[in-house]
Amino acid sequence: MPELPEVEVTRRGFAQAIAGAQVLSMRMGKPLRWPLGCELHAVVGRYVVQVRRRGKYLLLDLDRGMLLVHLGMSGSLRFASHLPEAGKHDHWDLVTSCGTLRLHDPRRFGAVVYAAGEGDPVAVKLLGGLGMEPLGGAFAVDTFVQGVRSSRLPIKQLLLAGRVVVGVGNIYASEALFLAGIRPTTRSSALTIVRVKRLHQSICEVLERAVQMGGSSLKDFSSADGSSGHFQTAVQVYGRAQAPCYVCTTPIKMLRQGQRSSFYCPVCQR
DNA sequence: ATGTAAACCTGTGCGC
DNA sequence: TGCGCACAGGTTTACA
Repeated sequence: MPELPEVEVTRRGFAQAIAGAQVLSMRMGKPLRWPLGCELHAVVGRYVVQVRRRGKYLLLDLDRGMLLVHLGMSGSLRFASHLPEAGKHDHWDLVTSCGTLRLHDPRRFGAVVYAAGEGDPVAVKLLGGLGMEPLGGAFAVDTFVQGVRSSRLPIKQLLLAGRVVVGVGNIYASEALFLAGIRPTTRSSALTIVRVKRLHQSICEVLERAVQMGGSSLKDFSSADGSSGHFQTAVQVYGRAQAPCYVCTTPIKMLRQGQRSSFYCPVCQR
């Protein structure tokens, strides 16, 4: 479910409210993607300093150590002063003096991992190989152009890999490629500099717009305050196989790339 | 080194 | 109504 926009919308939904709070207790449900990696007493009693985001990870900085939270495919976070009793898919509660942060994740591809700091081996393993942040001014065009043109992967799969730029998942990869007029199957190294620059711009536009609209709520995404996003109403190609292209009315095509579905317009994208 | 496929787990929707 | 299958927003791991 969650790509960068959904994670960022989630972060904004509780970052201010939880900053400065003291952790009163923590509850773990069924196992997630990775083990927590610490005892409860390493977290209980600590203070939440701030909440950052790196790619699709949320980083909860504590006054000692940090928690890395990933929403996987089906995860969502809620933060409220009073939450109902934990349901069967609620697998993590962080009870603080300002409210409870709860991870709801039916498929359990998500994770909550403790790291002593940025240099902790587990943090390096999870965050170390990540590419540039597409939002916030750190997304260098020249670095992007070089990264794209040095790979022989199909451009769609390169975007998903997160080595050059992070946060672009299956929905927004298809959307950005449509905006840029590039077929998902195009070999990255075959793209001209001009076309890669256009893709850079498209990625920025799609992600910024999605954040503004509160993310996509295709299945069950909701932000930390429980509200849902609206970007799905602005989707141009994702999930629209055989439906007419909004630009040229040609039926949208779907194909499989690396076990993932890609959507594109055979006329608008070359 | 790179690229491809399977794996993790649960729910939902569809054809029969 | 039930059963089996395909598919779902992500990422790591093993293997060609």
